[in-house]
Amino acid sequence: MLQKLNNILDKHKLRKTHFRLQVLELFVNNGSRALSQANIEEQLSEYDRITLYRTLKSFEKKGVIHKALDAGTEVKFALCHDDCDAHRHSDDHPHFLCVSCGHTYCLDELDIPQFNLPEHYILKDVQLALSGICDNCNNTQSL
Amino acid sequence: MLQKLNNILDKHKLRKTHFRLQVLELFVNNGSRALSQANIEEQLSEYDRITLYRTLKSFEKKGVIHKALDAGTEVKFALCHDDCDAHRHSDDHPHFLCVSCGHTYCLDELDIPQFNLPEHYILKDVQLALSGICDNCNNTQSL
DNA sequence: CTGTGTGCAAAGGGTTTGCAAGTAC
DNA sequence: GTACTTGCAAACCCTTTGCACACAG
Repeated sequence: MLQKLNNILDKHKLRKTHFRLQVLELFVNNGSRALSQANIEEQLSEYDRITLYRTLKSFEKKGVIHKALDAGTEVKFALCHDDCDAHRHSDDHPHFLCVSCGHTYCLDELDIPQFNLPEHYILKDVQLALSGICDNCNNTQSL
Repeated sequence: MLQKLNNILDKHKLRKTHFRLQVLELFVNNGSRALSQANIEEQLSEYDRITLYRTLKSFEKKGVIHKALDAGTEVKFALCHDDCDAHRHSDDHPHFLCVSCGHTYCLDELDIPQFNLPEHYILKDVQLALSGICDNCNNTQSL
């Protein structure tokens, strides 16, 4: 695990400090789920909030994580996939908020449909925030 | 104009104060465009910011205006159409942010397409924020 | 007259900045 | 050794709350 974390930081030209490894580990452990700053703080035993702000900012700037805007009001962050880099819009995919468990999932594979805009409008970007029940909560409920 | 503004406030059971008429007039004058609190403050000669917060909150609660979430980070508000009332999700339509002029437009008529979610996900709600160039900016550029 | 709205002051919460000490490379 | 990172304190928003006075109905 430590090797994996080190690789990620190396790849994005970030110094491998104790705190960064801690935060990065949380993201890796949480798989495809996006984390709010509150989520992260819950999982850290001891931390300085200001340093966490700066850590998230540097991770985002270097393309390690991206903002995952969902249907809620909280800002969340999720790990970028291997093909993300800081110069691409890595947060350009839809996100799904489960209203039952509160988790946010990245939907990288989802096709973004065409829209019929009013005449003379030029569409450049689409931000999609879906919400509902995730597979995990759906299965639990139906048992 | 004053008559029109009075009617709107009457209809939503809001007392007709000087300040509310001032703010409401801005929304009516701005047509289909959404306004941020900063936009509103720019256009008011003199105002108390706290009162403005409370005014917007009461307008929203009574269904005079709705939050218009767009692709940007600022919260904006737009006039509800005549068929909006406080008990319906009047902000449930997509919004379009023009990256050229910064204006946000309500797209009430836009069809919301179907999505192919991963298996066992249940979709309950779709929030769409589009961005690009609006008709007005598009025409200006091409002259 | 009664209840609501307004304006000021103060408090609250989240985020950013400044700076000295510590750490990666 | 040098440049970057951390942690603390303080500053900075933006927003909400409390309260006395003003005003609409």
